[in-house]
Amino acid sequence: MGTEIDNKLHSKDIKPTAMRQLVLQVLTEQKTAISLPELERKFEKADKATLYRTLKTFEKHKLIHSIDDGSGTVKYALCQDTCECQPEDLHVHFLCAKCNQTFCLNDFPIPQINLPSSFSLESVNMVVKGVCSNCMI
Amino acid sequence: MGTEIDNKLHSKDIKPTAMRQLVLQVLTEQKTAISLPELERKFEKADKATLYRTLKTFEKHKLIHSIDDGSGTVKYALCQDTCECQPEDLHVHFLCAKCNQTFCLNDFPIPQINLPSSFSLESVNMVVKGVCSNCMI
DNA sequence: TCTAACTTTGCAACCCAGTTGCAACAACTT
DNA sequence: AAGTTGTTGCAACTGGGTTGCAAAGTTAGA
Repeated sequence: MGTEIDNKLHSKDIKPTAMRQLVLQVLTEQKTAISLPELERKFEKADKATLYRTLKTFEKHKLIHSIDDGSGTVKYALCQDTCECQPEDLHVHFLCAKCNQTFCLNDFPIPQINLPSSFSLESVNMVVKGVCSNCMI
Repeated sequence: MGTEIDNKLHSKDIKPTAMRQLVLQVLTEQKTAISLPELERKFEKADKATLYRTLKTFEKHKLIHSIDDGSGTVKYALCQDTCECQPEDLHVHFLCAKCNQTFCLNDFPIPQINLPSSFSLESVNMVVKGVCSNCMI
């Protein structure tokens, strides 16, 4: 049953098309962030532009957030239920240099920086690079 | 006199070709980080690939460091004299959402994060986005 | 129910940053 | 002077991201 999926879509005001259900399904099963090219590979038959626009729609409705981890391709991960994509929802991301997987470290809020008052602050991107537990062995 | 420039190149073990002198000159005069496309525009007559390789050479010899500020194009800025591009040399970068300029906040070291021990840590990228003092007016 | 308005999808094409192969050229060595 | 090496310029390509447009699907109104 895709009821969970449909609920989630509905709660974020996104019309539940087949495509969107499938993409959200994948995003939900995924433990790490996923990029558009990766998503394309998961859906051999689906069109790049459609997947692209699906992700954009999800992002706009705050179902997912985008992560620029410096790997060259933007990745996407589900927001937490309470997430409003506001500064206080921001967390650290971890990029594994070996497997290239990106993790949301939801328990690690981004430390505060006290900039000179001449700079206003909108958002902060913090990506830690290293080796993840799976690749440590 | 390009003596300063030549000294700098020499001190980093980079052969002082005309191209490199010119690029380093620009980088030195620049107060903010500069991208390859921007550099191309400054040198209408120079070849993209040459500029690209010049930057790569500089980076390899730790004369400059690259900055991925999430703007879509990687930028480059001079390292400080003492910089070894090690974790302790890392600093926060600031991207102005209005003018798209990127600043090295050399006085702002990246705050430490205590990851679970299952993650090893190699480097951290921290980019603050906001409005710079020039654009605040 | 039939139709008009709107949304979503699929295809194609495009943009642009980054990168590489290769040949011409320059500098350096013996 | 010839050979070796490093540098430059040109061209071409890669790959992620993005957009225009027409076809297909959905929704709502008469």
